[in-house]
Amino acid sequence: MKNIKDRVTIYEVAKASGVSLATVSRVINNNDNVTETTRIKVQETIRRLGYKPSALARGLATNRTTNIGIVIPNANYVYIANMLNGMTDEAKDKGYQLTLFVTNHSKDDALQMVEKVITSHVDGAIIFDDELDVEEVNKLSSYKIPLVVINNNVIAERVACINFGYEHAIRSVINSYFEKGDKKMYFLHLHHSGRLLQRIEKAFVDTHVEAMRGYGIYSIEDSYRQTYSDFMEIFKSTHSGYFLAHRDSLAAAVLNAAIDSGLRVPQDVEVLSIIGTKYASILRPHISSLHIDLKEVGAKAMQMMTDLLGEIEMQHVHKFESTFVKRDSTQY
Amino acid sequence: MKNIKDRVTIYEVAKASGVSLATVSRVINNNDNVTETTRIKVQETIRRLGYKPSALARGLATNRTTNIGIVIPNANYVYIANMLNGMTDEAKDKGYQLTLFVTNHSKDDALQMVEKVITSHVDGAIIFDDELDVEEVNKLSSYKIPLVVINNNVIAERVACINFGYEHAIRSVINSYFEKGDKKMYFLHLHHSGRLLQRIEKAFVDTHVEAMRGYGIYSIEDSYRQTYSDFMEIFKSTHSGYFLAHRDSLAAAVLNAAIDSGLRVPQDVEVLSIIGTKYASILRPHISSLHIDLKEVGAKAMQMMTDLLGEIEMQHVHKFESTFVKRDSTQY
DNA sequence: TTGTACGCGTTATCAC
DNA sequence: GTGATAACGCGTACAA
Repeated sequence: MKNIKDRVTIYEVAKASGVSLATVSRVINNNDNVTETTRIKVQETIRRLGYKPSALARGLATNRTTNIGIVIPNANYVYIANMLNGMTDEAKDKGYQLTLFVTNHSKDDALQMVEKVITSHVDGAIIFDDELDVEEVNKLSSYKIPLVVINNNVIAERVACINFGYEHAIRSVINSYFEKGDKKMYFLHLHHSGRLLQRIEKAFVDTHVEAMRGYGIYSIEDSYRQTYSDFMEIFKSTHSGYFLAHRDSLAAAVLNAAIDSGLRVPQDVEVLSIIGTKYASILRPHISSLHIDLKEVGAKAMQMMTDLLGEIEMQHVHKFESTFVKRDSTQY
Repeated sequence: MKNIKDRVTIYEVAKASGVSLATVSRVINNNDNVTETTRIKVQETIRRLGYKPSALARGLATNRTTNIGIVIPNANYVYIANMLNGMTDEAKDKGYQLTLFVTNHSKDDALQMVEKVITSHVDGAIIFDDELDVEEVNKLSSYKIPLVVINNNVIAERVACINFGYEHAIRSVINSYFEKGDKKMYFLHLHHSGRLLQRIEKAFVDTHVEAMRGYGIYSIEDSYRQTYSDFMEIFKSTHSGYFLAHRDSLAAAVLNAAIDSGLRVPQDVEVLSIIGTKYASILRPHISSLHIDLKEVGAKAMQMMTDLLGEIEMQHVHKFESTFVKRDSTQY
């Protein structure tokens, strides 16, 4: 079965130090009912042999890995990287590792990842993925896997939720723009962008309908380059507008296209980035955006997860309300 | 030991379908020596019971997890996110999961992560971390863990390397600038930025020394905001210079500070981003940069890893040569 | 084709 | 304080 037998086991340590493996186990786990002399003796041979406990065997015995699954659509977006950053920081403190399950914005992959999360025996999973519906989340939940679900409301045992409050902010931005501004507003629609953006788009449409205003929707590709060239085309005939884009790089595509078409920002063209990151204030002109600190979100998610795992009393729902940060790409 | 006994095991599936667990195991692993009828029967009860094999137990039995450890300093940089993206794509094809080990640019953490990589029983590890020296890498290697080391030359059994060729490009950029340009060049030095940047800085210094030219070094913080305000200060007294920055956001800090100080880019101030990402061509003015596609690097690294694991013949060293992409932040 | 029995490396429950 | 020994869930020779 194993042609290369090399991993030092607790057994060999026991034999080498002349004790039973039970004692070695006690030493490893800092169980205090061990004589100081034998403890030192064992620790010495552990170091000498270079013994490292196997997380696999330990996990099998304790039914706990110190592993938390992270389900994300993609590792590439800046805001997801920010979130991962918050998670890793928090996880490290508590001694957890993160295992990545990437869905690539595909439903099929997402379903497959659900399977993998279950088999992989993680202690819990944090789900930040719009491909996964309540149904799948419930499936995970039915396997008793503690869950923190970001941006999806699920109520179940051992499930905590983090919600993003974008609707309120977007409505208020739009409504207050109605009072002062006069440009037509356009929403940049993205395929496979998930529920969050859909909800925001709905809020955008609803607000316009309620105010009996006209609006526009542009379908764009999830790519800076493509969006930039699309808008270079659009700005040949359209010379003004207020555009709402999913995130900074797409907002920048519109912005750059506008400027390169000789339009003025924000006099002719205004742009709002919905999920703003630090690039919103690095890019010129500075992009107005809705702000939620995703590193904070990641940290909070991980904290809720460890609370869940530690069965600590906690609020099972947390909401991050976004704030509108006016910068130079909008007038108001 | 376990108060909650709920995971469906191969045993229960066996009993429920009236076969032995060996047969169930064969069905799971698509071992073909199983009658079609029993196979179907077993598959049926597997579905009915919602059985999922335990990767833990399987790993213990086969001595293989389908897990690859990724050691990185940080999950937050765009270029690391890009690399992760390439890795996850490639890993998914081959059925591997990624487990993250983040060192936070700290030597202590890095050493701890080495321990964790060993205990965690990953099938292999990809190391993209400058805190880890040859010594630590060799330690990992001594535990027979297949390794792909990025940006660090290690020669050992089951170790593959990916190297970045920045020195050549940087020398050629500098030397050709000596011919045409006249500004003094400054290197933006970062603490804890690792060997890669140190090597590049050395190349920068050496090239100047060889040409008997003067140069400057600025120590900066690893933060856009701080660097921006530092340079707002600097540009009060200094009104020209050619600055080499670690990555896009730091280059942007210099650039924005220059512009906000009323200096012209690239006439007065020139900036080069060493590790360029897509933001180099989103930011305005477009930032000249040295380019290596880090998604490609990630994919290649993962591919080398799977080759290593599959014991496939391969080149154990691969070099990515960076190319200078002139954009608008430099004159030549 | 199918079943038995053992091993994987560790923890935990007993005794002593 | 320490040592057997039975789990943990699965793969796999070997036997049937």
